[in-house]
Amino acid sequence: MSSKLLKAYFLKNIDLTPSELDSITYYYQEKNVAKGEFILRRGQICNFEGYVVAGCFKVYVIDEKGDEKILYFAARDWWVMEIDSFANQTPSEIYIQAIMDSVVLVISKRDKEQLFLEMPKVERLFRIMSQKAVAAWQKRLIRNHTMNAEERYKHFVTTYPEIADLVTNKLIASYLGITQEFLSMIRKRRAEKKIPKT
Amino acid sequence: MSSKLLKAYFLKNIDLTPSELDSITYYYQEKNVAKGEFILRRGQICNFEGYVVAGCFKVYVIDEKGDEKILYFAARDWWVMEIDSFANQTPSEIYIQAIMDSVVLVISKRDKEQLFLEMPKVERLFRIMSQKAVAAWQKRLIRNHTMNAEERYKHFVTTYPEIADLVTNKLIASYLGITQEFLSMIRKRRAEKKIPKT
DNA sequence: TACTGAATTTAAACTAGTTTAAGAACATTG
DNA sequence: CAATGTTCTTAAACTAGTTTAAATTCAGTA
Repeated sequence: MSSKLLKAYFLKNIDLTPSELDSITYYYQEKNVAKGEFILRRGQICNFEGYVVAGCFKVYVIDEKGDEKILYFAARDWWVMEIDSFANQTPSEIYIQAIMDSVVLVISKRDKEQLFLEMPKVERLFRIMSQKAVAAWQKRLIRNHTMNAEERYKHFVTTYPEIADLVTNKLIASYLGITQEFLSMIRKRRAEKKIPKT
Repeated sequence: MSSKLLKAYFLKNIDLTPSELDSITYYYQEKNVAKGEFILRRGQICNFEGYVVAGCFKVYVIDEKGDEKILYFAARDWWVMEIDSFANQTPSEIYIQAIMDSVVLVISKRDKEQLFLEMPKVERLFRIMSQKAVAAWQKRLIRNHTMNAEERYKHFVTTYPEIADLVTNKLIASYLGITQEFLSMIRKRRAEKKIPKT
């Protein structure tokens, strides 16, 4: 069952009995998403919160020039949603698209509210998860402000090796906030350094 | 009483009776902080969560070169803390320093946990607040990835005019991720544009 | 296997933003 | 009010990263 992974995730954040875990994951529905399919587009209201079980999504915006800017990748064991749109039912600024065949467990806004009513303890779980997300975004900004492109690339491939293997360099460049051409130069430089004497 | 502002803040996020509000704000203690004083330094564990009533703080890291990089300013009606350090009792990466005489309402970790036990409803309040913070950090990253320095400056002064008035250009430059010299050029350019014919 | 389109690389010309250095304008304090 | 330190500005030389364009490699498909 794919909810096993989700249960393990929840247990990392808060103590729950097996039956509590069952009650919670009961609200989540498995959804298969084919490569290239969008689960959210700009302007839509995000009515789901998703936990990725398999595959990978790209979460991005499109700027005035028409270029896509990747906010993050959501692979196995990551969450995908537009938090502001989901919480406040406002139109989404972002797109979420599967970059390969994927599986997500989703919960609707209505069901999540129902879940909070049924099990107040879950409110704590999501408070803790949100706090962690805040800390993670803050650290991301610090990296952007203190590291240059090569250092950011190094950090990315060492911190998220599985994701780095899954996605193209073009997408990694977008995530890092640089062009794919410049990333290509960085990779060349690094490859040359690594191979010592010929 | 300075808790009036805090109560108004809470009411924006969740419905609470006057007596519930009293019970919550009862846990917060007023603290005066003189200009230049640190309420958190790198390496310390952040044992408070603070709500700014007056004055302004800078929240920043220091990079290897010794330059300070400002994450954000916390003026009246903002929160100051190192969320990761507070939640997980890990050493802080950041500094928090008053840039003018300030007043904060602070709650300790122990008291906050006590408050959650006493009033489970508060857990919801802080879940919602954290979610908003996630959305805000996400939008900040989008701006950094899609706007150039001049656009970011414009956004800053129009979105936070009170803060822009309070802090020096040097600090604004650090917040925007540029040098003060370049900000000076941007300001000159804008001033020239604004004043039409001579 | 050949074809097509996308990802990747390379390289040259370019630009947004940095660095360095120095002077001018402000504050703060003895 | 003179002195000292800090912020702000200016400008020239510089560099990290972009743009443009073309060649190369790769992957999917007829």
